[in-house]
Amino acid sequence: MNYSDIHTDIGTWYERCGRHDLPWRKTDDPYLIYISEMMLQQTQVKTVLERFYFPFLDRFPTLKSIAEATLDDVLHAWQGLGYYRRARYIHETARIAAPRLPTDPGELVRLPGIGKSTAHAIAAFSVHAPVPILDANVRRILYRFFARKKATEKELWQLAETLLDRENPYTYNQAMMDIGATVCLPKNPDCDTCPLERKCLGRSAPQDYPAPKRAKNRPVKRRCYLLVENGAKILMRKRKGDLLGGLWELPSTETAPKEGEKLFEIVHDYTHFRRIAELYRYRGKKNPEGEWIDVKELHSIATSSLEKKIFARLQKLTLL
DNA sequence: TAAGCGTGGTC
DNA sequence: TGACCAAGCTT
Repeated sequence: MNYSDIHTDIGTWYERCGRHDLPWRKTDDPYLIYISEMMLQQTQVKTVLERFYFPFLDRFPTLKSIAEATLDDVLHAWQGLGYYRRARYIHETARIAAPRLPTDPGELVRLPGIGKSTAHAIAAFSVHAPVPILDANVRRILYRFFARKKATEKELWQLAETLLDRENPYTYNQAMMDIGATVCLPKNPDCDTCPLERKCLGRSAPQDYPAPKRAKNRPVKRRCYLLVENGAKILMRKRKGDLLGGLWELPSTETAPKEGEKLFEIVHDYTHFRRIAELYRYRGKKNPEGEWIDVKELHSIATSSLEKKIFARLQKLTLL
């Protein structure tokens, strides 16, 4: 199948309707594009644009500046954005690749936290490499355009290669993400304005592609968090492991402490479970493991949003 | 192949 | 409010 007519329509659409003002589209610096791509993984443009992209680059203007920083510093600039693994990968990548990020997809994909789609995005947007992107937007377009209810990763990549405009990969890839984000929406797609409409096999029933996934049940986990005081300091500890790894948190226990006064509960939703945090003011004699942090210094260490919620409530109760 | 990984926006 | 979703990657 020849898609040159579709490619022309996509190019015309992009001129008129593309999101040309996004700051990472006004540069060909691989580092600036890389940071945007990492931040945008599973994260909406609005969030990155309004809260994280510029402050992070003010703090870390070059790959070298990250390589020279501590992981704690990078996590601090990342706090609130979520999926903190990404901050660890960026730190590792900077240590490996500084002062210059490669632009070859094969080299990029070997760096930690850079998969095929991110590698292709960096290559396509910095040096206009003729490689396709397969993000959530393109994925949804492909399912509909080829009328597929299900597809494996391998099949999707093959479809992405099939449809790619090899003569204008930069415009094509940018446009596809914009079309997915503003036209080929998950619900109520605006097919009448879509440049792929003429050859879209799913045009008559876009809601059927892809087939909906069954929602998984989300368990509820209860945990007891401890406010352990010593003058103007409280006890904190640094998390290990994948979940929020590297961030500071309050000490916590599975069961309620015997020598503790319950202050309140906070409900906090993660993607895969709901956390009910019971907060106790701990008055036991034996302190849990941790480090004493001055309450005035809490803003300078990286914590998760749950800790932010707890601290805000404690301040409201003038307990902090 | 599927689960695990955060947070916030949207309807 | 709950369910789904967002410029995915690793194991």
